Amino acid sequence: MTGLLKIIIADDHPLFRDALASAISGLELEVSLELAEDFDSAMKLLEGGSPVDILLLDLNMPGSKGLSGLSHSRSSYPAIPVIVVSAIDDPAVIRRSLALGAAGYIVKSSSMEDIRNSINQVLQGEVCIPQGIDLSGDEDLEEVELLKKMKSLTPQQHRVLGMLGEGLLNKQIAYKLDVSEATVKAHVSAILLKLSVDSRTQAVISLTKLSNPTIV
Amino acid sequence: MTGLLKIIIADDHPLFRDALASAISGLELEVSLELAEDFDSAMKLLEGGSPVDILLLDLNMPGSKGLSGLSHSRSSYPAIPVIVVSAIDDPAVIRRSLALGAAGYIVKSSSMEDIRNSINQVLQGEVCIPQGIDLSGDEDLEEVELLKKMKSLTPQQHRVLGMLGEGLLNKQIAYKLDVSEATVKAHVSAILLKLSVDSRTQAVISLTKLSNPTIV
DNA sequence: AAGTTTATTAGCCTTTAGGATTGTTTTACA
DNA sequence: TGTAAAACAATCCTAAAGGCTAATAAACTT
Repeated sequence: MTGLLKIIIADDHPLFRDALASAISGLELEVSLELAEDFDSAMKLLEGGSPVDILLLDLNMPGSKGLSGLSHSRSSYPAIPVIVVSAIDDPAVIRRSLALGAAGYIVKSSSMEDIRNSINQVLQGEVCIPQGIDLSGDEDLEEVELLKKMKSLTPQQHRVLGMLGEGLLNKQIAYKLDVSEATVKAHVSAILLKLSVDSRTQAVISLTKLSNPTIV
Repeated sequence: MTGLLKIIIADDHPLFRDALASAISGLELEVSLELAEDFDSAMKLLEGGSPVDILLLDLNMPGSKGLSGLSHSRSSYPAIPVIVVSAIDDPAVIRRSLALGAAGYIVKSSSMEDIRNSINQVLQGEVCIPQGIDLSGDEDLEEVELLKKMKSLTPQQHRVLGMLGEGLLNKQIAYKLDVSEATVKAHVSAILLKLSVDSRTQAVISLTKLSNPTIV
């Protein structure tokens, strides 16, 4: 089991994807690396059957705005540890990520050394958080409620919500998911119900509230 | 002219509104202070006729998401200097604010002393920016384009866009603005055209892109 | 084995959105 | 004061959205 580790990097920025890859190459471990530049590709890699040891997931990629991708990954593959990788160092975002089940968080300003340490931590079952970040702080009740609602979405509903966040029409979502428009409507209705809103626009607003640092 | 200064504080957080007010009281100047806790009230104070020397404008208030309020104020009252007040210290946001014509930017973590200095600077016709913030950095072409589009909106269109950003229906917007739904539709159509999008949801997505730090 | 959740599709209905056009009334500005 | 822009409004039309009910099937749970 300690032989070959499988690590997936999902990041749409080529530069940073490579930086992560080379950081991992620096580990004294045998690693099978797989890269994805959009969320769907990453999910397909997860489906592959063979156990994945770590998914390094960028917060903002095509197909996944904000924390919805993390949420989706966690609900579809709860066994796979996800380390969120992002330029955002807002404690609130980090807290939300951990609340959604992330195994760790790496800010993009980290050094190679820090990144390697973080990955090692997670491989040993620990949770890694960026250094020098104070995670305590006032929990926003409204935010917690919203998180609960998001977590109650089914995987497919997460995907649909993500596409709503891209401004797609039901018809376009149906095409992308290869289902009928009626199905998409059913999903959207379910999403609106679960998020306690009454239009797709409001659902998108909720989504962006979660994925962005709180604006005070 | 150097007698009585008129300063308007627009911030929906009572605590910070008071903090700003007391910071201004600390200036050795005769100041007429007026307070507003939502964007519409602030605009009404501007209409008052008597010249306003400074508007201290919070970035996120009821009735104005992100930079739309600033944009609106600038287009309606180009002569009134606006200092943006926000918790956000992202250089990109500061750059956008200045690009939209802000006379300065104050981060909410500033000391009383810094705030007073900033206000004095603007009163002398200078532009104030937070200390220790590097404003250089890569200009995002897409971002600049979006800014141009936003600036091309008329004041009323700005208001409507802001309400779209709250997830309101045309009917609700019509009620709030006391116009007919047909008029709101006309405004929405004009907004979609100017922003080069084809649904209100996409317009809201564009709006949030501007008001939030770039997610990398 | 029975029940639950999820995903899928369909049809029907109402409301909302949004384009296109035309027109009137303010408002701003030279 | 003439001109232009902006705001407001109405009408007609099509498309999209969303609620509701109902049914089927696979996957998971107990």
